[in-house]
Amino acid sequence: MPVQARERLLRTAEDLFYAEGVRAVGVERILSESGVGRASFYRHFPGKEDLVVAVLEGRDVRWRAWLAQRVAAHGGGPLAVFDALAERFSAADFRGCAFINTIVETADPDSAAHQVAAGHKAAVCEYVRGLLAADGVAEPDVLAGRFVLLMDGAIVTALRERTPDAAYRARDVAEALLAAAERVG
Amino acid sequence: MPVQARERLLRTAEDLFYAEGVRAVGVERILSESGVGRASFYRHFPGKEDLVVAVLEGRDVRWRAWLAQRVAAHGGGPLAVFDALAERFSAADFRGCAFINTIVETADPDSAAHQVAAGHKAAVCEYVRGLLAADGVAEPDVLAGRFVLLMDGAIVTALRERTPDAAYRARDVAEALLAAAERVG
DNA sequence: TCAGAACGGAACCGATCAGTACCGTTTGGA
DNA sequence: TCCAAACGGTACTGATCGGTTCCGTTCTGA
Repeated sequence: MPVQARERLLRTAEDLFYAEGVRAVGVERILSESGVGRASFYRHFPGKEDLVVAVLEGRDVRWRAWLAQRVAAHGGGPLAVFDALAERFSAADFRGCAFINTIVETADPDSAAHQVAAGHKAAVCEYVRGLLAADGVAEPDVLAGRFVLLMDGAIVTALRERTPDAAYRARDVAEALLAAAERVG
Repeated sequence: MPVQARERLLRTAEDLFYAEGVRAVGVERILSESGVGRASFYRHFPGKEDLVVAVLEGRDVRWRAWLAQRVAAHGGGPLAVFDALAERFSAADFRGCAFINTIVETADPDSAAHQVAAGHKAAVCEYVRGLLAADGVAEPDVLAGRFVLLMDGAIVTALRERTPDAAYRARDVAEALLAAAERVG
């Protein structure tokens, strides 16, 4: 059984949106590169906006699963998130964070795409908080907020400099924060 | 004498590009909101792309002048850059960093707009390095890179959270870095 | 005063945008 | 075997995209 049309649309759209931006990629491009017919597209999605949301929702789940896996591979400590980021930054197709990009590109903060992006960041922050709590940090919420700020800063910097160096720069700062943090017990 | 057409184009385009994104704003919008005729626009700029570059170049100069002024108003120390950011984040029309936004929106890293954005960040980094050197930090280059990463992280976070809190979060981290930094003499 | 630059407005270009409607074919389950 | 759902392809809509051309007016400096 060949891959269903809906799945092909989601995969093609995700690649194109991430590489060139949501606004820069027209429905026509997605159809021709996925081989899906125009009518089939509108049978699966009411419109382009709904495709964007579906793509982001799928990416949110997969990205966080990937992060958890890579963090485990790097020892499971809180600082491992920056090792995971360094891996991402080295990828040839790295184009920043799809959710930050969506927030930047979609000016309207009430749009559905914006909500998904905000939800993704909240989930990542919660995940980092768990890593810090497991590490015995006394105030994991405060430090998690600073870690996520460092992560976003590293992502934006890496996009600009086109080198994974920013991940290690952020990691050094995070390491200092972690060393200075108070512990429970 | 009324404001010249070129100046009106630049001001209108800067406002619209920043508020809604370069790609989201068509030439038509800029013309109608600025009151400039279509022909006049193409007399001043070869095309939309050139207008984008001119807008960014002007913003680069003005933004850095504004930063230096606000840093001075906040005591002139390296940490004052985060107080300046907090001011920006509180503005009703805050929509992140126009240069980060341009890099995100313009996928092509070889585009002129990308180059201007990269140049802006390099200039800001050099400015921060000067502040750190004046403060007696032993390795101002290293710390400047971390400060700029924190600034970009704060900007992106503030755009997402829609509150100036990220500026103070970044400031706290920077303060810890500054306190731990070695000094000359 | 007068020539020429600068200007605003409008008509027009081909290309592309998101979205709709209808076509004939392929496919999977009863 | 047969029916219906899912499908790919094509033609079309009105709107908008960036850009060109011409025309008549306004403004300015010599």
